[in-house]
Amino acid sequence: MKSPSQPRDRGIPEATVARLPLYLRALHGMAERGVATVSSEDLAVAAGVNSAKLRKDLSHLGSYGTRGVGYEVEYLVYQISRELGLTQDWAVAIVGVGNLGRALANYGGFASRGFRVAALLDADPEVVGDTIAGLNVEHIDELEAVIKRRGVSIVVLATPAEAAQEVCDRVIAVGVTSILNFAPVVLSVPDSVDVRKVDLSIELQILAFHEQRKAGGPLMAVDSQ
Amino acid sequence: MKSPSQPRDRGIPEATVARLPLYLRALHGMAERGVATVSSEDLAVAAGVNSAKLRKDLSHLGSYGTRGVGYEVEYLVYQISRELGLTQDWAVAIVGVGNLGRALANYGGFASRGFRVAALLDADPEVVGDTIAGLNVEHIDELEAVIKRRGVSIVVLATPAEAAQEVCDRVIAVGVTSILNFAPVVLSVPDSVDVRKVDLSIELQILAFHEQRKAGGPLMAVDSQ
DNA sequence: ATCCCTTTGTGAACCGATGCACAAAGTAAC
DNA sequence: GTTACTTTGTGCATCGGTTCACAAAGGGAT
Repeated sequence: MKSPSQPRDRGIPEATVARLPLYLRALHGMAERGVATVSSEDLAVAAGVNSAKLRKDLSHLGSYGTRGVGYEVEYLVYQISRELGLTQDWAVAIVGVGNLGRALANYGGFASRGFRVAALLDADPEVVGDTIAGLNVEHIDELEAVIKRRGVSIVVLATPAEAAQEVCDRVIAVGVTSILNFAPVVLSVPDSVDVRKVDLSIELQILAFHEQRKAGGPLMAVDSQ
Repeated sequence: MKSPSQPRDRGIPEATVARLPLYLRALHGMAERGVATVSSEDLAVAAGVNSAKLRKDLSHLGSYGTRGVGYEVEYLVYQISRELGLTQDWAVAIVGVGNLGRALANYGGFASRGFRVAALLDADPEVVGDTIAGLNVEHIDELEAVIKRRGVSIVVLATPAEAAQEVCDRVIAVGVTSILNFAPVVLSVPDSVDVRKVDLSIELQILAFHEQRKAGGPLMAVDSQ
């Protein structure tokens, strides 16, 4: 006999981890609407996945459902939050305060639930000293000092492509191991560092590929009427 | 002499499609530096993948390499571009000109290689009429007319979450089948429509998960009692 | 307590993607 | 032409992830 509902398996599949935030968002919406319990079927629809996948995903965290009933919304929110590490406060630094950096600094989704923009940095003397989203923009020379002083553990790179690798090396040197990279370059980092990449241009190209195929295959190329 | 290198298999794996833009970027860099040919090994390193995977990916397009030599850079650029549909011009509309929409409108990576921002739309009368990145911001009421008139085939959603589904429905109704969604919602669309999602908050949460795991080490798991 | 109904949790088949390892195909030198 | 060397293209084993389908587990009614 096993003790039920322990987070038993520490090795949660990567694909599952990537979907947990999706479930969490759907659950938050339900909690706000006063929903107390939810079936895997309903939650799956809200999150845009199939229900068997959802159940298997949740089963990796533990056995948090009740057969014949479903999942208790508040409880599940808590369990997923804890698993994702959102019960603690993460200090994030945004490096590069161009158009994108500004947009990120002002993005509400950052501030909510566990993440706090703790620093903005840039190399351009023109913007250093400006206040954006209530934060003072600091000079990139201060990078290491700021990261240590504010306990930054996640760095968002919104610099030009040329600068990204250098900034990356510097933040790794002071112990940062989680990086979200918006610059269109392949960063080279030690295995111990996690890099996630968001690349707008790549997403567009993937869409173009499928669009072209739908349009009639590579044979019709021209004709834009 | 046979005609080698026909794009034989029309069914290119999704995972391969997602990496082609990466190869393309690396190849462009090499072309600019005057490199004429490249081995799978070198290109793989530049793109951050392993060389067997790269060769298998390229083999889906056709047999464009020369054994003992490698791949001709210019030729491969052309073949990948063509396969991705970048030899034609794609008109993109950005809906929602908040911080993010502005950043996207000004993002150079859009304009380059095949993509052209053809329209900016917003619901806020305050920004309608403004000029951003050389484009006039039009009112969302004009959405359908603008899409048809300018031949827009890819729509970028940078609206608030609440507005995304409605805009999505409207653009689909006028025939758009490729959508890049930045709003933090699960869009519901017919199967015939491609939606790609970019979600900053999800990326951060995935990083937090791994960061938490690293921080506590494999032992921190509170252990089962 | 028993029966019926609902929904979870998961074994097992399946499917696509990865990576090894090597034969095939080319170049270069003599 | 022959030999030595390089690098591609791919067969095959493997792996992680998805989906199906169902037994097990709970609730509620009688």
